[in-house]
Amino acid sequence: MSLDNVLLMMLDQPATGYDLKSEFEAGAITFWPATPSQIYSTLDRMDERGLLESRLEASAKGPERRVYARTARGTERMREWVRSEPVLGRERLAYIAQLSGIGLLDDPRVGVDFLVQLRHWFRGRLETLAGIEAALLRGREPIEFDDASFFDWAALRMGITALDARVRCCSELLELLEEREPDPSGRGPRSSVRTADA
Amino acid sequence: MSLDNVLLMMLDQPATGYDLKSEFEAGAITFWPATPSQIYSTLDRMDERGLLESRLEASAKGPERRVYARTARGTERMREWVRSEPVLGRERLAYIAQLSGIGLLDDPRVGVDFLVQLRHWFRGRLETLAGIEAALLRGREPIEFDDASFFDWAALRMGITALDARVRCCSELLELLEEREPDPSGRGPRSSVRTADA
DNA sequence: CCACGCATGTAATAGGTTACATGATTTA
DNA sequence: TAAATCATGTAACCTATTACATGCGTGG
Repeated sequence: MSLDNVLLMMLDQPATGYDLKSEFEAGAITFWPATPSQIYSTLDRMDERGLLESRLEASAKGPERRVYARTARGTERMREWVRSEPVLGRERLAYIAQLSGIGLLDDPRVGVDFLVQLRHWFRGRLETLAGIEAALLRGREPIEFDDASFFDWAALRMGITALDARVRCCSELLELLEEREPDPSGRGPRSSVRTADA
Repeated sequence: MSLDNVLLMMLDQPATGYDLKSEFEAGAITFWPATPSQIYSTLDRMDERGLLESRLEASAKGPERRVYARTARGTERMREWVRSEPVLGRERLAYIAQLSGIGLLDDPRVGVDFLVQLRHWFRGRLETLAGIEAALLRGREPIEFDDASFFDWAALRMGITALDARVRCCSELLELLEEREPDPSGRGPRSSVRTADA
């Protein structure tokens, strides 16, 4: 759907499929997942449709690299998408579905585990984003942004804020669960995981 | 992918495609989108695969209704999914992509508009979830939940918490933008939208 | 020379989106 | 009798996922 648009945005400078793939793997694009094969085939499709153009370049090491650049049509398409209404309400938050399904299981201990894992993951992602933000802010007054970086930063802020809230939500829910289930088994394997992360 | 699992969870009581569709439309399932046609075809597929079974029932009004129920295999499949590792990092947050792309446009005013629209939508969703939470809590001590409802509530909390944080993030970003761009045009159409929602 | 990282993909399958189709019953 | 709502889908197309394939160059 709009991996197209995400790639068009990322191609503000010409780049190869491998470059883009690496950006995804570095965790810089936290709002959209993509596998290498999807990236390559999407780039190919957009090339055919005239949204991108490509040329082969010799590489210092390894095989030839195909470098993609936006065409005028591609740029136009991307701008239209950015300017259009915000695309909302189509998020697939599988982990929330799983969380709400834990009540359908027999073993309530699963819930503690699950929330601990969630919180752990959110914290990791939070650190990644905080690192990116620090790099972006380095040497600038936060308010003196040129317009381009301001919205990169805004997107980061939106992610960081929500992650931070989710981490706190996990902790509050865990407190409630621990009141209800004061870990009668002493310390099982689960209990040690919990303390390790708390 | 896992609309299957979401539907299996919702089918804790037997229901028709129409019932499920209505639940989605009522906004109760905020973490997963689904259109009627996708619901019907997914139910059909799961029926063929033995995860669901169905029977036709006469309806008081309108045509016959096909009522679906989980089979033992369906229940097993759903439980496995809920107990498996939390599915994280596959969210497609198009609006964040759009937000970060605003810097690639010429007109920075778009950013104000965009954030106002985002905030408006988040607030609406927040109200919906708050209503569902109020209905769930009605007449109960928040801590005396039976296990099933506790995790329904936990999922709601997770959504509400993140939405609340996002609303505040929008407001903070808008403040920064207004410092930078003190609306030199007096009040255009955009300015009135902004005040209407602020 | 072997393993690893660079760099590029293909093929098969599953899943999601959009637009359209159909017919019954209730309410105005 | 017309419109709205109940209730069910089909067909065509596009996208995404998974698993696999290939071949170069570098360092141990």
